[in-house]
Amino acid sequence: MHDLETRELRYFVAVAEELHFGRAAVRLGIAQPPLSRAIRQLEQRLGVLLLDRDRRGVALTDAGKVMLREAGVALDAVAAVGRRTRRAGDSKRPLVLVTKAGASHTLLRRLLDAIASEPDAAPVEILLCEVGEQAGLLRDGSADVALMHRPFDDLAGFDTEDLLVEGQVALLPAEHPLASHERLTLAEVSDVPNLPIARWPRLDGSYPEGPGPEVHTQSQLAQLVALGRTLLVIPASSRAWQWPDHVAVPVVDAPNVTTVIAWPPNSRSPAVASLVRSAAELHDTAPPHRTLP
Amino acid sequence: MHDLETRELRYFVAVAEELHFGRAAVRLGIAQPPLSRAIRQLEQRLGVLLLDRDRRGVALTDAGKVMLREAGVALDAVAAVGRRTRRAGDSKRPLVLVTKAGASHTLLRRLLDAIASEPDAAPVEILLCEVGEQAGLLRDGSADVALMHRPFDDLAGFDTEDLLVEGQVALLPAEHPLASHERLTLAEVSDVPNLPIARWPRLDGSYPEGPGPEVHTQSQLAQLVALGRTLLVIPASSRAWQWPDHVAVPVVDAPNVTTVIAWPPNSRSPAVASLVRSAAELHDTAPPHRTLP
DNA sequence: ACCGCCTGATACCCGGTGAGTATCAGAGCC
DNA sequence: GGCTCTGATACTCACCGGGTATCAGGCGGT
Repeated sequence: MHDLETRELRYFVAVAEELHFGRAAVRLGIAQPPLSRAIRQLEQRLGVLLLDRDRRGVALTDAGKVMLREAGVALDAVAAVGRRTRRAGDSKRPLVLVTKAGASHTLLRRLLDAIASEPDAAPVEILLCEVGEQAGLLRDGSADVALMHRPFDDLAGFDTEDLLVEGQVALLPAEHPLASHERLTLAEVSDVPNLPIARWPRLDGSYPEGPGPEVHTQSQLAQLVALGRTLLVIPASSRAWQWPDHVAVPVVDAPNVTTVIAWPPNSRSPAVASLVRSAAELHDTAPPHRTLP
Repeated sequence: MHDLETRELRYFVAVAEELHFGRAAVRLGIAQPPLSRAIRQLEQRLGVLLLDRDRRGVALTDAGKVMLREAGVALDAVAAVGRRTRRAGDSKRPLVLVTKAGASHTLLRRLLDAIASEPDAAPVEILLCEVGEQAGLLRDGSADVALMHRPFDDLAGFDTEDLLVEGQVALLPAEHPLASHERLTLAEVSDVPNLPIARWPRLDGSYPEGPGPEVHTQSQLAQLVALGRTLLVIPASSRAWQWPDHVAVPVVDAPNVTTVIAWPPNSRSPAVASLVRSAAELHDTAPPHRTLP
């Protein structure tokens, strides 16, 4: 009874995500029959039913759901082996720091300045991603460290160090009545007629119910706010990307947001450690945060 | 350029650990030539030199060291897929809780009692292991939750909840002069003639330098103390396993030890969550800890 | 220096198994 | 009842992972 192979995991994940053998086979670049056979073999090897084939579509069993989740992290881990080994191979490799496009702009700039002023620091490459993508990129070895935001991002499974605590602001279209307020509360913001809060995808990719538009990139959001179609509550430092016709108003009772630097455990290379140290020192010497300009 | 397969990872790990193709092949149950070929293919696929073969033995390159570490966690993750899926398959599966044999005995007993008194709690199976084995068992899916001890155990990559903070005691042979003291300090304990502190293996399996005997199981230790060959400083609650001819004396300036319950992130099943909740409530209602009986 | 001896690398053959093509078998749906 | 879409089955093929036999270089003992 030998171990699972990554091929089997990839096959299962494809079927579990597509819920359709044919499409999964296309996506994998193989024919459908071998795929059916592979899944069946997998099932009987594990002695567990993974899929309910009830004619007209496929559904995941409970065990299948568990396997889908576990297989995802396992495949990330395997991919990370390749990426990190390759990166360890070429010397003078840059560290890859991933962060949400538009977030923590000033902090990032100060961090890069700090690194640049250190003579022996490894070069750092910036990788910008969209909301919620950091964890995956960190897990599968595409990045070495990430800037993430508590309580928004999924920090499970990473080591972190706090860098910055800040309040949140409401971003409004300039011509909106609320834009003239000095400060706002969550209650005032959460139920504005004709200005619903935009909905972000959850960790699993689905969207919560609600009246607001579905978005998954910062630029979509910026555009929607400028058009007067939505408002949003974001960390104060994200105002860096606000448009001319945006107005930011502090939301006094919104929970604080902590910017953290995160890295995969068990992979604290000297270069990563030194970067984290630089970032932590940045925190110690940080100027007090101002929620108003 | 397809992904790595777990077979390749296992092969590499075997060679990297044995530092010898022949022995690695035996351990894998295959012949040596295919193994050589597989490693060579792996190297040229990654475009990275993993091993220095300099006639008479094999040495890991820097990239090889990275790969060995990463491959370990990846293989654990893959093994976890199988174990957890299988476990999810059979209903009424027990949760597996792993803890160091002999540690946190009373806490564990109270936890089990608390669980037993809850009508709808899943059955819990206890798995006892030796020092430092918990993390691996948790990572590879052999266990669902673990009792671990900060700052001794490697908690990287797990979610944890604190359960108990306690001081440490020195465990001495009954006939030793120090055994009559009411309390001790680290300075008194660390340099006792003819009674060196035993040495535990580090996370990588090697032993620190020093005069004390090398041990890796609790029973070895207990025996050595009873024989008057070593002393050790341990969490007060571990006194549960002390022998008749052991004497425990509080070490007033030793760092506190925190017993935590740990579980893999991303795998917070309802059963695990409920167990963690029970444990946390235990913490809230815990009687104040006494370092002396 | 010779000869074992131990290392890993090479050459070559074989068999299992993963993948392809063709086909079947239910279930919905006009 | 035919059409279509689903996934399962039957069969062949060839790739590649594994085995045996052998080579090649470095070290050590006498």
